[in-house]
Amino acid sequence: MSRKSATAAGRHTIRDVAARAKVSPSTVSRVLGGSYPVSTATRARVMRAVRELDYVADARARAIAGSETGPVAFVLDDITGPSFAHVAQGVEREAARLGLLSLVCTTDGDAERELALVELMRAQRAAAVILVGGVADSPAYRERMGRIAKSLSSAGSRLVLCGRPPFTDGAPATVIEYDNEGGAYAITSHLLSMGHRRILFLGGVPGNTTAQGRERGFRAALAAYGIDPPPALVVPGDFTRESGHRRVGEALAAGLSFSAVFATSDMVAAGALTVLHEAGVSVPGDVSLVGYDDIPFARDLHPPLTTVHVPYEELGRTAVRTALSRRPDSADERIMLGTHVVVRGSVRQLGPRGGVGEKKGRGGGGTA
Amino acid sequence: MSRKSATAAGRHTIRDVAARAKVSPSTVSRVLGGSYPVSTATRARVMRAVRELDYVADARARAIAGSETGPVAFVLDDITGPSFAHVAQGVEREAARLGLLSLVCTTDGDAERELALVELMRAQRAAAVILVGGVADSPAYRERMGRIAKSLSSAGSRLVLCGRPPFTDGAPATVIEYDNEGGAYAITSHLLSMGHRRILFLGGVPGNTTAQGRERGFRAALAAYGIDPPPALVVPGDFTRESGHRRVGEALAAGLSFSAVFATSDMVAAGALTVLHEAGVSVPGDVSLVGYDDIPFARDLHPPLTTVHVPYEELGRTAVRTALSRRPDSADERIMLGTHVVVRGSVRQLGPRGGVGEKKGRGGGGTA
DNA sequence: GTGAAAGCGCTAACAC
DNA sequence: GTGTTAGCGCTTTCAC
Repeated sequence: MSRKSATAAGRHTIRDVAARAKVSPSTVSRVLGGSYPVSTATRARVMRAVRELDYVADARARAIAGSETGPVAFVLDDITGPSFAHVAQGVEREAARLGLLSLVCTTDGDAERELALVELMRAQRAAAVILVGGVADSPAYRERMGRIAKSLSSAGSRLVLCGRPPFTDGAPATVIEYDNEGGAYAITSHLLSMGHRRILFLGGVPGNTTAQGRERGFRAALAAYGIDPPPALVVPGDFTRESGHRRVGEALAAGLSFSAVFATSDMVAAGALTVLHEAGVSVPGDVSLVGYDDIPFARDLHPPLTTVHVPYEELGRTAVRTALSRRPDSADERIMLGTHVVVRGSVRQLGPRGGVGEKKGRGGGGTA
Repeated sequence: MSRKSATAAGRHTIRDVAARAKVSPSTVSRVLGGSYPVSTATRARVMRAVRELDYVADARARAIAGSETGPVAFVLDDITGPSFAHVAQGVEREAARLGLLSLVCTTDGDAERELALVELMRAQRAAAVILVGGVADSPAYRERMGRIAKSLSSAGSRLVLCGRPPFTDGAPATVIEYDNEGGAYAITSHLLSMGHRRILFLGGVPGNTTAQGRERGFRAALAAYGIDPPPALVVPGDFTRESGHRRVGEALAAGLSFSAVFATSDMVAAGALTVLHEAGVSVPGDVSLVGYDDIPFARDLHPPLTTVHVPYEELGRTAVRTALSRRPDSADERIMLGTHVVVRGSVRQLGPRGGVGEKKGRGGGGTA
């Protein structure tokens, strides 16, 4: 009974096991560590002691003494958003495959908190810190995050920007993006090709990089048709269903005229669709609607939602895989995942020639 | 230059900081630890060194040396399920509020993996291990998990069963449930009171405790009306939208007759609704539909889904709060959160008097 | 093969 | 106030 022999609570140490098996702590360590020659008899004795004591080695002590790699840290706005949840899934799956644990933290969109969390993750010696989703992208913020990226990098870790543009000052980061602008361009073009000209654009938080990308794509597509969207038809908001509901309600109340709605997320589209239904506006009969994200639910809306597919889970998987593979810290990776529009039933052909696609479609106009 | 002075990579230790500030490591520790008298001058020197070296103390070493508490571990089937995501949110929020990190692991419904993960969390010295969602509840599984619960408990940690029944053999666990049976009973009664008698029940994975609870409630409500559901109308499945889509499709193809569908999750209801639409069956005109969970999306279905509200986020918050508050390990807590039906537009009154108001009806009540 | 000793990076107890 | 000395629970030389 040298130190506290811990017979009481189940908090045994490797020494307790050693004593019980009548070997030295090192031997216990070797047995547990696997890969090391230990005589069968000793191994058996040790294992028995481990079982009897219900011993599990402290992973933190282990990590400190040996050089085990830390967990993967995952920082996002809100784990409740369907698309983010899929990224989380990708991250967790891939991390688990690599034998790593996943730490998850949410910021509620607070940039300050995000910075603090990333520092916290650095203290945890995370193998990689993955930031998901757009941000309010102020220069000051970038500068600070850039510095943290450097610290992380020089400590052998890695900052991963997921669905967010790279640093401009060359701070080290792995960035996995998806084509927000391209997707928005494509689906806007789809709307345009179906004859829609007055499109109500339900944007995201101003300043948010994701929102900006989608708006850029929208504007570019319109510009290609020589259209300059009326300011009244481009309204900011956030990515929630409530936001879609409210803003379309307001547009309707204001008597705005439009034949289509481009919601910058499927959640927003869902809210928009509901308020349209409530107002007795037929979709796509009177107004066409498109979303962005292609969450599983999109196909259960009525009509099924035409939207832009984003490979969220792959985004997550790629993030951890890329961050952890390349030890040669050489060129900073920058990967762009593709997006594509998936046509379902929420857009109809506008104009004299009617009928298109699986759903109906006849002439008709916008909404008051 | 005693040991590796680590001037190279950013991996500085407390000794590097101490050297640079010309103080002892303990002093650095005291400065960083806060609450301890240190002269202003020294503190300033130390902080400067910390800043210059971009030093962040290793949280693991810290935890080992002092006695900091471990993270909260959160183990669930699939983080992608909308309801689980809300539990996750509750857990993360509450953990953050308490200054704890959240570790998240998914099992994909694999009981074996779940057991392994819980052991892993024990190695991490998690402050609490939260298990979410129903399980295939075999006696062997229970026995094993019960043993783990004991180990956890005697190591000062805590197993939390969230939305899952307590151990029967008295293994220590905090259990936070919600009333699956009561909710199912209530919404079935609602259907019954609206005149529905032939109800297609879309169950969950057989053996899953959540699925069982909901089915019990369903049967109990029918029994109260003297009805014994025809076996053909009670079909198992899982909690995905695909499952709902497929099973209702099959029921339709088989020519089964029913006036209402009880989907045991909103996701299932969504799939069911879509296939009903596809088949030209009007909801609630021809067939009424109810779900379970009240995910945000439920109100964006068309018609808006009548369903059972479950306080998922509160479930998560309560789980960590309860597990971490009571140190007096005395009576094992068992909390039951209430559920209630929220009537929207997917159920109509059956019988001579037709009519389909958006909001009509009232809830049926009672608990098994 | 196995044990003793020397760390890992940190905090805490004990001096002065 | 601050440095010194012991640990925390583990792994890893380095001997034998």
